[in-house]
Amino acid sequence: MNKKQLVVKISGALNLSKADAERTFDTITNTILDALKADDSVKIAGFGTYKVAKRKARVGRNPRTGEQIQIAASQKVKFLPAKALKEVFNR
Amino acid sequence: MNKKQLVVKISGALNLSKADAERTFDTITNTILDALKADDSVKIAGFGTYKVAKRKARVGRNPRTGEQIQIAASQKVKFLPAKALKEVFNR
DNA sequence: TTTCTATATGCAAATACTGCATATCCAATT
DNA sequence: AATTGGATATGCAGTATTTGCATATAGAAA
Repeated sequence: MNKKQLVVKISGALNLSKADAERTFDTITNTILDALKADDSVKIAGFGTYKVAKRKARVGRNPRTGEQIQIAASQKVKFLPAKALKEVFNR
Repeated sequence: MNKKQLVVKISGALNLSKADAERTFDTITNTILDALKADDSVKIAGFGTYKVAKRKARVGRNPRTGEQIQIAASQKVKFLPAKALKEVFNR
């Protein structure tokens, strides 16, 4: 399912126009993003937690050439599913 | 930031009541969940992809006793940040 | 108040990560 | 509706990182 299809579903479920549904969805993702940018985590009970994980610099390898390369430290958004979400997929 | 605070922000940004904002948010997460339950992935351009990852059974360990235990195969919801999302946190 | 979640622990195995080319897939514009 | 530019998936090798177990506690959320 892509964003377009998701927006159609939301628009149906909430009785909104597609444009409004998309605007709503974007507002929510942007709100989450803003919090993450501010180095805050976003905890959604029953769904999961978004947080920014810091990765240290390390030595990697180009699998094509076998050559060692230096990989810079980076940050990545992580999503940790809540207990309830895990259970949905494991019973 | 927790769900309550997120709902307040959404309600402000979209000029909705808190109850409506929460209902909207829940509808969206449920829509995503339904797709995942149907073993579909959910791709949000510019944000990321939710998918269900299957994990194999393996041998684990009770950290308290050191005893080996068998861990069953399981499934987990994974979120893969989109390129744009990664760049936000690495520049 | 009562339920949910994070944290901490040791350790084996699974998985992620890297560059890059190709193939596929989307989104937006015409 | 079709085209196209951009984004993403895949595969690869080897190492680094994560995962997940049991369980109690602390802290936060409903």
